[in-house]
Amino acid sequence: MKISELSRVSGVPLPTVKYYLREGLLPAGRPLGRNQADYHEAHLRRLRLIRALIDVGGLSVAGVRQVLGAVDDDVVPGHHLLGTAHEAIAGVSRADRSTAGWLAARAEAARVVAARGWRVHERAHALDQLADAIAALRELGQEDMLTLLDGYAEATERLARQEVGLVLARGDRAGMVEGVVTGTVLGEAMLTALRRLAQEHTSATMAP
Amino acid sequence: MKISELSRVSGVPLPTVKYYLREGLLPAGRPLGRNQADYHEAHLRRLRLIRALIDVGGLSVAGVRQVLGAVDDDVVPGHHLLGTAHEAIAGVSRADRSTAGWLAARAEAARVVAARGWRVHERAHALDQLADAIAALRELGQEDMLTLLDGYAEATERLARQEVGLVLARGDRAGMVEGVVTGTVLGEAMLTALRRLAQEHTSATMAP
DNA sequence: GTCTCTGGATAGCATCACTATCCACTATCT
DNA sequence: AGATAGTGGATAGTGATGCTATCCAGAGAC
Repeated sequence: MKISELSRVSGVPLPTVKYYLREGLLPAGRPLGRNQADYHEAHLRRLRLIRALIDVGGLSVAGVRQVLGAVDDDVVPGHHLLGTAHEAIAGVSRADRSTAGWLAARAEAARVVAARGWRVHERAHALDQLADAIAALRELGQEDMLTLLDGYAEATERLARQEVGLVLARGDRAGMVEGVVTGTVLGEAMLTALRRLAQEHTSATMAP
Repeated sequence: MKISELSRVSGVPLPTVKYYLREGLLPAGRPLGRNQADYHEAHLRRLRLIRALIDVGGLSVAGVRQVLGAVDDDVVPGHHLLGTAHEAIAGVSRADRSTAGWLAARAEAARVVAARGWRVHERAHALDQLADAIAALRELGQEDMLTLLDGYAEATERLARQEVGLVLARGDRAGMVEGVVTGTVLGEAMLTALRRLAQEHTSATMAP
């Protein structure tokens, strides 16, 4: 498959394909001469994954590179890959994480997690993100929203069991690795979309 | 309160405060002279809301303007505000929504929602986002992930009841309006952070 | 033998969220 | 009263990001 065909079949503009090659998201094709290379199914598949992560998951190019680097690294163990996906998906926080309020929120986040008996890495990025939200709610005087935390934790725990079970059910490592990445990123997209739809329905039926 | 004090108390750099004023996110203070104006508590509160939406919720400045416009518009009814918040939070999709695959995914999204008995606006933005994710999973050959949809739908429905109930419990309209916005945006941040933590915990305990 | 296409390199562009500078003027401090 | 700092308003500049466009010498296809 020539590069132009790869572009045509995938629907990704040719200059963009070249850009992804330059950025190291897409591995080079097998060279056939000084100015010709051959791409095949794997490249198409990878290209589609890249687009899904960017378009649907909202990852940055740098984030995609990070995730794919872990995917391609056979040494990275499965659970580590999950952390990498989480970090890549997170992007850069713009919140101020040095105030007293934030530190208190961060401690509260750790408490919520500990109360559930969850064993997570002490420096998990997601703990900081949770603290960001808690701190913001407190600053805005909306502490009553924090009563929702328990429900969120319970729901996500149940979902996580299904998600992890599904991925582990795939026998092969390659399938599991791709499952972790797509499950993390696209699963999140599905979950938030459904949450919005559920809110719309519920507020329409419950509102006076 | 002078503008410099507003900046100092909120921790937002003064040029940025001026920028938000220019962009119409923050209403002008009460003018005291040709080059002096007075800001008070409401401005500080609004400024904190802006930062929470941008920093924690990841909204763009245009999205914030949209949300705040609806917040300030007394005519906008409550449930309409929810839609506005959802649209603002969504940003621009970069996915191609004209392919046959996407249209099929879109129909599937509508089916999932209908099967639950949810009554949502036929053109809800979230339906498109859900379709984006479904289409991407199919393209990547990860259709088994779609079996998670039911669990997501059930969980979000239960959560939505709690969320909407909480906001409706606030008597006053002003409180409800701010509750919708913060609940939508910051609630999503909390939910996704907890999902990641739950995944980390579960994968650590379930993995071989 | 012409015409298209290739890989590789470099440069350009549009958007976004600030950030910096300048200005004439006015509080405020001493 | 005079020095200093701060103000609203305007305009311009910045750095990051994700592409797009153009050019090139060389190869392949008809």
